[in-house]
Amino acid sequence: MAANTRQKLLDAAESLFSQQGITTTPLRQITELAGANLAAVNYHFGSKLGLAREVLRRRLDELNSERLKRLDQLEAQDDKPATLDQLLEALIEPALIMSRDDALGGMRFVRLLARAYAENDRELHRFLREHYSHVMRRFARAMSQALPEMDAANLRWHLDFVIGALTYAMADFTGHFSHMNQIHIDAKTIAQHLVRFAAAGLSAADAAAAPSTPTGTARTLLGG
Amino acid sequence: MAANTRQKLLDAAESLFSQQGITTTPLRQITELAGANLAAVNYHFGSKLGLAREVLRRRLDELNSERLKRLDQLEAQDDKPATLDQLLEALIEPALIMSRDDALGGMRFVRLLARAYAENDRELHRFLREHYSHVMRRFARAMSQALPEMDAANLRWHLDFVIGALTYAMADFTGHFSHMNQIHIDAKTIAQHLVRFAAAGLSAADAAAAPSTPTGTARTLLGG
DNA sequence: GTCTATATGTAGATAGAC
DNA sequence: GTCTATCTACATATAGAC
Repeated sequence: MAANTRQKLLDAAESLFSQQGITTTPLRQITELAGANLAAVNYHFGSKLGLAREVLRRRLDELNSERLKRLDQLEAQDDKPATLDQLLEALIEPALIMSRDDALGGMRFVRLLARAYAENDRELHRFLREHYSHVMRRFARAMSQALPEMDAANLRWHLDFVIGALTYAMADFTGHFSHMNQIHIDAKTIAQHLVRFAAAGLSAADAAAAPSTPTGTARTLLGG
Repeated sequence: MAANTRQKLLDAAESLFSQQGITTTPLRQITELAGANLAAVNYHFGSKLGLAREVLRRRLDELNSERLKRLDQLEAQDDKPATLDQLLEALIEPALIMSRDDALGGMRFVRLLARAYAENDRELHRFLREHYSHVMRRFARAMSQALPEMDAANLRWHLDFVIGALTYAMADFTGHFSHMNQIHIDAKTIAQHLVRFAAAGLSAADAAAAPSTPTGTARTLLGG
C-alpha cells in the first residue's frame, strides 16, 4: 500500500506541522502518528523539506484554484465589473471553508500557512512564493479597478494588511488575542466580518489617495 | 564586566532570534556574535528560554509603557473623549517607532514578536500573554466608547484583525507580499496608513452591529 | 564571572535485509 | 515498499578549574 502510507504521512504531517510548526516537529512524531516507519519519509519524499513542500502544495493548489475559479466567474460577467466586496469574498472565503467535513479545517490550514511563513527556511519561502504570488497579482489587478485612486504599490501593501488580518487572526497562535475557537463562530461568518472590515479599510485608503478629495470621505465616519 | 556580557548576549539574541526564529537559533551562534562563551548564557539567564524571555521582556515593557502613556494622556483630557483614530495611533505608532537610531528597528522587533508567537513553546506563550493582555484590555475598553454598537467579544476579535495586519505586514516574513523594505517608507507613514485602514474597518463593523442601521453606513462607500 | 571539556539527548538521514 | 539498526551531527546544559 504505497499510496496509503504516502497519504497517511501527508495527513499526519499537516496536522502536526499546523500545531507545532515545521522545524519543531520531529519526523519520528509524524511517522508514529501515521503508523509508518521512519525511513518511509525519505523513501516517499526524499527529505523532511520534501514532505513539508508536498503538504503545502496539496492545499495551496486547492485554495488557489478555488480563488481563481471565483475570480474568473466575477470577471466573466463583464457588463458590470466586480465590486470590491465580491473580490474580497473570492479571496477570503476559500481560505476558511476549504474543508468539507471539518468547519475548523480551513483555520488549521491557515495556521499551517502562517507557521510556514514564520519558518526561516529559504527554500520553503521560494516555494511558497512560486505557488502564491501569481494569485495575489491577479487579485491586485482586479481590485485596482474598484480602487481607482490607489497606485500599484499602495494597493499591494494594503493587501498585506488584509492578508495579515486573515492569517494572523485565524491562526490564533496563542489563543489570547483571538477567542474564535471558544465562541465557535463558523468560518463563513468570520469571512463576512473580515470582508466588511477589509472593504472599508481599502475604500478609505482609496479615498485618501484621491488628490482632490474634500476631507476624506471615510474619515468623517469616525468619532471625530 | 558582567553587565556588559549580559547586554551583548541580549543584543545578539534579539538580532538572531528576529531573523531566524528562537528555537531554530543555536546558542553557539548567539555567543559567537556576542563574543561571549557558551556557558555564559546559562550563567546569566539560566537557560535558553530564560534568555528569550528577557529579550522579549525588555522590548515589550518599553512598547507597552509607551502605549499606556499615550492612552493615559488621551484619557486625561476627559472633556472630550478620545477618538478612534487617536486610540489606534496610540496602539500602532509605538510599535513602529521604538528604535531611535534605526527606522527599521521597530519592524525588526515586530518580526521577533511574530516569530515568538509562531513558536509552540507554552511557557513562552504564557509569558507573552502576561505582558500583553492587560494592555489590549485597556485599549479595548477605551475603544468601546468610540464604537458603541459593538459588544466586547465582537470588538476583541476585530482588534485581532488590526493586530494581525500590524504584525504580519510589518513582519514581512518573506518579502514577496510586502515591499516595504524595498520602497523604504518610514515607520510613521506606515502607521498612518494602518490607522486609517483599521479605523475605517472598525467603524464599518460598528455600523453593521447597530440594530437599527438603515443599510449600513460604511457599505455605501464601496462600489456596490 | 569566565572558561574548557564533556555529559546527555535527539535530530535527520541512510545502508541493507526482507 | 517497508523494516531494523545505525551513522553522523549538533543541540542544550553542566561540572569544575581558573
